[in-house]
Amino acid sequence: MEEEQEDDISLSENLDENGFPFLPSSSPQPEQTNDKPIDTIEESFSSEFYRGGTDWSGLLGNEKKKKKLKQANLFQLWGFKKPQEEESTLITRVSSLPAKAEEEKKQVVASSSGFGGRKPKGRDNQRRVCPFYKKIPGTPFTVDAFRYGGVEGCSAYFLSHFHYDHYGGLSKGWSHGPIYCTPLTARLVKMCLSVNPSFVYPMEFDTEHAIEGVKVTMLEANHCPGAALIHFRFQDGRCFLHTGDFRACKLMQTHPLLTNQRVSTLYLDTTYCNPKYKFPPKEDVLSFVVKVTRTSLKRQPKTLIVVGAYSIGKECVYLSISKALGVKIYANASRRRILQSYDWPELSDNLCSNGQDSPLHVLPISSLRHETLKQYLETYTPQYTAILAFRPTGWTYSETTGNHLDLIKPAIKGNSTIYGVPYSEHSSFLELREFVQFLKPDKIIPTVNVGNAATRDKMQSCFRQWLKS
DNA sequence: GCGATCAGCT
DNA sequence: CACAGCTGATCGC
Repeated sequence: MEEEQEDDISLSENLDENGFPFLPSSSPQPEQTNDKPIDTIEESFSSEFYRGGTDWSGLLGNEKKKKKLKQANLFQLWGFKKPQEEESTLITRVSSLPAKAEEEKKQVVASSSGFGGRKPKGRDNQRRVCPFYKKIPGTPFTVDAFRYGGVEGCSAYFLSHFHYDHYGGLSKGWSHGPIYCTPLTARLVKMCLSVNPSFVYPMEFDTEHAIEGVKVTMLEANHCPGAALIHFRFQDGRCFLHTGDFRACKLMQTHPLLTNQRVSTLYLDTTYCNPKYKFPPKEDVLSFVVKVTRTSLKRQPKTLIVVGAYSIGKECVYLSISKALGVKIYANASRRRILQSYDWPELSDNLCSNGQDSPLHVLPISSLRHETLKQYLETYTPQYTAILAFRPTGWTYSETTGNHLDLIKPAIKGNSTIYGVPYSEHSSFLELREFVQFLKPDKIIPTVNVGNAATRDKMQSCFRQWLKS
């Protein structure tokens, strides 16, 4: 019933005001000494959290035209373009986004009686409070916090990317405040969730926007299309970075906003913050997938190739096969609609709407089971007689395989073959470490796997280790 | 009947 | 495990 309650903060000895152990930082940065603690947003900063269950979020945006330039940068990050000249064109166009859609009442205190309707048996109402790690202290900002109704004191809701566990709670009826996100995410939010466009504020990558007196910039997160790291620069010069979900890479270490000024507090995607998570660079996995595909087709030319994917993300897996084999990509109508909204010509120009027209299909990852695949294959008899499927996920790790892709053993059942491949859109443990050691933040707030006290402790120990010197 | 949410399941 | 959902049931309107 209330097992999480007892997990409640024991503000014992060496925990900071957020319930986390102190970091050994040369300059123990005073948490509350911001320009001006705007409101009550931080008062219950940690106390709310440990009731808060796991990580949720959401956000979106809206816009009219998309810039080719920024997208090109994105594709480059994804391994389809040489890291040319690092795009130092940081357009510091401090445009002040109007804080419209604001006559909304901030009444809903998101608690006992508010939204969420339902009177479930249990502690559900209690659970629907925005956890502290989604709030940016000293500001009226939250990140990926939509499933709590209106968050008290929040007048700007940021959405890091368009994945359900981050935008959850966003829907047609959203009216709790303006939503800031990248243009691509904005399109998806409006298109897929029917959020009222007047609440959606797209922010181009690498463009500084002044919001409520804070300078905010979206940086490419190397996660899914439209995903952003969110960089906040306060009037006193201090900087926070919220990674949303991201896969750290070298290119990030060259971004002007991260090299020229120090990030004091880092909100970190700690999905794979454990040394057991090792996986190769994306490019290696893409090569492997192409190689396996070629080999299979040579052996059995009538093989249907399937790549599993969620709504957004992993596009490069099937795009790689498409390019290597010179075949189109079949996806159903709803997926095509989403893929076509990316403004990614290489992808949208290679889609097809008839399964017979290509041996390369994209399916929901949930359908990657022998049973289901065989049924699917039968609908293409006699055109195809075998099926080869790839399930791209970071969880496909193994102590033995690690970085050795050739050790991956597929699951085979009759004419159905399924490869789990370690194509991750989150940082590996080592990538996380390198990123943190590059940034050297004073303080790190994990945003994933925080529901368990032991895991939290282990992560903080990790950070201490990484940053000691 | 429809949209939103939730427990349970991957 | 928990990635990022999906499914089916339930609730409010």
